[in-house]
Amino acid sequence: MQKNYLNCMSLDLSEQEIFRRKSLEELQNLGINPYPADLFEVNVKTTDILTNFPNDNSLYQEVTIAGRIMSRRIMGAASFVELQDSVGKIQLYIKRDDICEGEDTTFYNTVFKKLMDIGDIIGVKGFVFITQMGEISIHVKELKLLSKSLKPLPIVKEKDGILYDAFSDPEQRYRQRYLDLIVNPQYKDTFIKRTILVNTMRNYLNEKGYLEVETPILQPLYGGAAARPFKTHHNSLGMTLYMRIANELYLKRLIVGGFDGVYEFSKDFRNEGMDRFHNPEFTQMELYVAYKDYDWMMDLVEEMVENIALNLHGTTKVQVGENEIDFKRPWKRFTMFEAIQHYTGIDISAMNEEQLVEVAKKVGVEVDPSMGKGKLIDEIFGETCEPKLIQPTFITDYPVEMSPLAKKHRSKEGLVERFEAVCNGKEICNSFSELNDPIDQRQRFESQLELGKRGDEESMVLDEDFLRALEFGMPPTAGLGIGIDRLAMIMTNSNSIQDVLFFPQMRPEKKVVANDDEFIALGIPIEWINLIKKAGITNAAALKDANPNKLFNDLNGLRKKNKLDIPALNLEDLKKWMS
RNA sequence: GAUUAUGUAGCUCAGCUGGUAGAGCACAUCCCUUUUAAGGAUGGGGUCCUGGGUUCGAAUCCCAGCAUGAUCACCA
Repeated sequence: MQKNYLNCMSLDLSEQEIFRRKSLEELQNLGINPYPADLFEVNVKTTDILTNFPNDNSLYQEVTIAGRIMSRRIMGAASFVELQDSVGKIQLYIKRDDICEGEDTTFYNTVFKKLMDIGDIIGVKGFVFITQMGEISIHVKELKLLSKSLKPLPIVKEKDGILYDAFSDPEQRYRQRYLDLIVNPQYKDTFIKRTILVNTMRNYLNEKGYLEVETPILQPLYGGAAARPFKTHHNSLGMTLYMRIANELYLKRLIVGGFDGVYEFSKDFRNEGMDRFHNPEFTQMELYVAYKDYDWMMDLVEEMVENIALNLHGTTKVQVGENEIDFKRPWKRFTMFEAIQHYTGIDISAMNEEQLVEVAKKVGVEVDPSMGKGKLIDEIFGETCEPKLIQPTFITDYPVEMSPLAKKHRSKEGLVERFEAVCNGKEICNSFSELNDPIDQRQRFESQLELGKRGDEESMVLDEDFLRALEFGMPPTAGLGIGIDRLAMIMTNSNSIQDVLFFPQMRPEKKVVANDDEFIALGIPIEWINLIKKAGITNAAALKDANPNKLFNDLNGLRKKNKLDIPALNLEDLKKWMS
């Protein structure tokens, strides 16, 4: 059945879109299905041809390849088309008499030249050769339309590595990532690298015999990190659920249950600000290994991340912005107090809360009463040290107050066995010797509750079931959380987290105010509703207030301007709608 | 959340001190008929983000809003 692609919705379409819909209809009239169902078997990729053909010109004499038309140069009876597939681009040479049967030139002159466009997806058969200009090309013998494109692509041109008219508006790139990937295929590499990164990590952990597991994203109590959660509601249980901010407490329950090593790549959700380092949902890999401690875990992190760098770049050195970062083992190790002393000259290791407030003010940290001793130390560190740590560095031995899930240091009073790896001025992972003393854990939760009462919105809540699990006994365990997005940013030299997420969170696009129902209720035919909206009237009340004579002129004017095949409006009908 | 910049054709961008809206690419028609960011000629295409205000007159000036970026705050 013939579909009407050119209905009154075309009022919202640009001229180019209308042309393409007309082409679509004409294709159908010529018996060509613009969206065929049958498979199109491809036997080669563009890059294979470009790599291998120069070495052996006898190759690729019968290729079948498919992709998207990215540009066209039509020279009468011969044309050149740039075809883009998943891995690259190649030029097609299309000659009228090769793709047409006998004297009938319709397929070339009409179908190819007039009815196909940049953006259409086609499949071709032919042989590879080199043009007079020296470009490896496919001489096309058969051409088939596989999918008609109805929207014009942004045209990005490139010569000698310089992009002309690059499609670069971040808003459009992130909102319409598909479009970004089509016209800026260089960004595909970032996402491919991200996947290699994850695969490398997964393989590494699997080879060590750790078990990849899944734990709940919807949690009745959120825990395992200091952050504000997203809140949701379960209807049939009639209860509040939170989206997880971390999966730590669940994975440790599994260690209690007797697994030696468990890990999870987990999407976590934190209801906090957004900027180039933070997206509301992000990915962490958390790993827990029984009978290990944080020293052991540092070695693992070094080895794993060095592996990733080697796998992605073939070297441990990675260029990130202006810095060359070297992930070669061993990394520098500082205790937190050493780092602060190193960068400020101040030894805060023995200070009380009042003294710490003084130091915090001195180095430019804003202090508020909800801050405990641990928070103060962390803020001082964040202000004075973190941005200066460019090469991968382990910071160890954190104050107990800010690490309620970490085991007390085996020899240093007031500290816990915890480390973070900092790289390019940002934390990339966090790890401790996990606290497995249930009595101590209960006290830590209770002091978190105290912080909550002081106004710290990120303080942790007490999880009775987790405590019950610890009371059954958890082996000494080393735990790790590593930020996949942050690591991907570093490994792909991306300046923003949005560049390593296919679909970063965005505010909703402004939607067109449409009150079709109101108009329909007034008995107005759909084709006129679109014109009324076009005339700037968006609801029934506005229609009532409009001047009937002016609107009458406007509407029939729009009908004429858009060459609509509907009967002219008469004033009586319009007045009926408006009454 | 604060400060600031930006928002004009499908895309990339001009548009001065307020006076009928511009270019390149893309698109259409014709000519050419092995080109390469690009052949030539002609032409069509705009809610100048939205809503107010000032003004005889606003893309332009003012206010508010929306979206996006940057910086800061928040984010162990």
